[in-house]
Amino acid sequence: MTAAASETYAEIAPFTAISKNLHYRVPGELLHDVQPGVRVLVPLGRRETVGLVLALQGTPPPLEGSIRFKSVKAVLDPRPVVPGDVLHLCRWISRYYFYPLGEIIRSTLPPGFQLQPEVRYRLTGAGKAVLERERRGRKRLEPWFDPGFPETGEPMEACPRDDIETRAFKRLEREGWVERVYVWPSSDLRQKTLKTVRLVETPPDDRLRRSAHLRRLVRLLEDAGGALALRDLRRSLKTADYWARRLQREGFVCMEAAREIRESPYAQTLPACEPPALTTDQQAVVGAIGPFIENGRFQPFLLYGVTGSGKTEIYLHLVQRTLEVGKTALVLVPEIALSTQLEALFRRRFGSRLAVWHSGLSPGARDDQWRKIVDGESSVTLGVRSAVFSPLPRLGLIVVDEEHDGSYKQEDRLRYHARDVALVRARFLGIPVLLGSATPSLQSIRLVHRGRCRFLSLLQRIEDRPLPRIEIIDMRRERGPFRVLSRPLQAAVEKTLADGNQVLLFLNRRGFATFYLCRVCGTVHQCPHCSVSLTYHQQDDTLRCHYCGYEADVPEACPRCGEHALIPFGFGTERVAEEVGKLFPGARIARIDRDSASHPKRLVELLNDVRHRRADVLIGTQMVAKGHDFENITLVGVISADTALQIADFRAGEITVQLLLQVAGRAGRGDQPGEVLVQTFNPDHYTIQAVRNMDYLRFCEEELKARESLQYPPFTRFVRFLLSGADETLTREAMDRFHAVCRAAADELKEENVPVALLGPAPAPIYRLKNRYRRHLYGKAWTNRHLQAFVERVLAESRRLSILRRVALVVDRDPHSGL
DNA sequence: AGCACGCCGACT
DNA sequence: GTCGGCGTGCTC
Repeated sequence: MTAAASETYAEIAPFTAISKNLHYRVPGELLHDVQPGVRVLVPLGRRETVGLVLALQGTPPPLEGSIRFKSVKAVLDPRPVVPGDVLHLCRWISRYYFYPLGEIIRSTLPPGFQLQPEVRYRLTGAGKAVLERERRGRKRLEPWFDPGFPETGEPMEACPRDDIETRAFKRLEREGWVERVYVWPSSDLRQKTLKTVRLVETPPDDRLRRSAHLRRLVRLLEDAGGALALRDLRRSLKTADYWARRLQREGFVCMEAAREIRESPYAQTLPACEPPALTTDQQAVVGAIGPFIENGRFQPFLLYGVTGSGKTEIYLHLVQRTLEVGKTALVLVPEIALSTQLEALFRRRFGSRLAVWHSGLSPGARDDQWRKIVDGESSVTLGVRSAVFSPLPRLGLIVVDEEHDGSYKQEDRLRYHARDVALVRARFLGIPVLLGSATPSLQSIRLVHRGRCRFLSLLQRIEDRPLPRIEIIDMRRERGPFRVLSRPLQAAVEKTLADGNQVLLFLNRRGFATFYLCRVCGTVHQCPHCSVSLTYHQQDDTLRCHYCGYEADVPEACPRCGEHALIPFGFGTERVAEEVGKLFPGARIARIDRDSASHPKRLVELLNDVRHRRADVLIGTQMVAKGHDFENITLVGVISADTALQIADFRAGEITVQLLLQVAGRAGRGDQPGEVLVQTFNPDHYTIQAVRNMDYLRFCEEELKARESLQYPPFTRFVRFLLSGADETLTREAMDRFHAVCRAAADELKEENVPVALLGPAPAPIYRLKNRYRRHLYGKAWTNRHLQAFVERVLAESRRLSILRRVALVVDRDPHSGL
């Protein structure tokens, strides 16, 4: 050992928008606690921030200029909160999606672990003197510091509530009257304890005789087998707290406090039952994947299973198998609507070994579920998009259900695609990943073509139930005034109801009318903050913007010409509900869309109404189109197949067919065959024909050919740059400059045999959103590597564009929405 | 992202 | 003269 003390440095990703990792000295006393994957508190400039330790090193990187290394201030976790493989994944995501690593890591953590220190201002000795003596100074301090406040010895602190107060404090700080301190936020929702009362000894009769409440309490405990949660006791006995404490003093009961794990509040319970035997087809699928789970080898599988073919049972079997070999499993599902049913199935099979992860969980429940996973108390995670970061140790299998679903793509901040991230995570870990769908994405089908993914299929519905019969209704042939329900659809509904079956009517548009028009001057009512028309909602008689949430009363007269000639145009689910109510006065209607099911709890109630046949006609948007299993729905009516086609995107065809086939799949899932009627003004459109033929794979082959000839994804790769700013001219100018940078980068790369094409720039389809003007530009490359090189160059060059600081730039790799 | 610095116009 | 606006650069 030499005399020179060896130092340890930690590489840290701060939880802020900094794109660089920073290095800090680790003081001796923290040496044992600082390890990769734990959160630490570090000084950053004049601030303090939380960051994650990425690595430890003996030699620090050379620093430029006079920058000195600062030291880690505190360690926040006793054990790593981000497992090594997730950390590795985050690093990859940061590079691939061009997003700061620290922010990615932070967003993988549950709410209780995302906290940052709070800034407070503490009165200094000088400040106190001023407060006591000077009239002028007192005026400036008094809004926050009371001179008459009793001396408790505690330093007086205050925190600014807005920008103006922050400025005021900064001035006080310059005077030396207050100083800045950082405190840890006190909101402690991180743990919940469950108090349990346990009966030690039944009190003697003469003791019991004296109080009815006491007798009741003892009785409740005995009935519950000797112990009961205080919370439950309270529900049956208002004085439970008093008696429990009193009996505790007398030694008849004891109180136990245990950490409670908050669970998903909407889980349905199903009666226990034996797992059903697999069909031959299902066995073949399980047999193909099983060995990869056991041997731990990377392999993507695409499971093409028509709706109702029993994919879920395969997932359950494979997960079971994964657990049997001592590994854990991750199952991704699209957004909540369908997950409650799936959750119940998983809960029945895996009980407390299941952790769930979806938007219906409270922040506290999120913390608990997450902890359960890290601590290894649960071994299966069932969750939505962000569960792809689930910190499961010994992960052995990833399932992505309905892999084509658009909700796997996050459309704000970090714009990642959970299916793609799942594939990368599986590759890093060397484990199989199963993508399941009745309507796989073209991207996944291409993976199969290229030999990167194994194709498995289930072509029969379970119990040989027939696929529904599909009929296309040409709305151009409907005579007379416009009707929401065509004659054939109306007749079919009538017959279905008469037979005592249920109907699903699908329309991918909520509200009553899509816009309000003045018949005199032609004005369409627009959102004052966005360049979209307002939707009329009859439910509460308002006009609403579906993009920013703006709400207004319906005006009496046209705001432009003053005429009383406003009429609603277009129709949404509310209007369909009204029409059905008029046509079938006796029918019980359940409307399910984001308005009627504003809360997850309400959604579950509505779904249960349908499931338990308390409703005859279900009218809904996307929410009901996917995944649900309603046994008694025999008729599905698509009110307008044309809405999805209007998407201005090369994927419109793919999305339309997927959506329509998914909806069609809701019909005939019980023992009666199903029928599907599709209303459209474009009956000859190739997507509608594909739906009529119910031949999804053939549609894909044709669509892939078209994509190839047009050089669209999945044959090429896109990146979308979206610029937005409050000032229209400034935003346009920023885009001009940015475009120039892109052009230069593309020209340079062309010289290096890296071809990149630019599309645009153009105003974004929603030109104004939440008061910001938006323009976008697409870059196209033929390989991922080329796209990476292009975007890296563009971003490096555009850092020098000062105008970009005054607008917001979003980089959306593999964009799915062009809005 | 914050936060500081530094440079300008407009007020007590 | 300062206050506050915004432009610019940096954070180990």
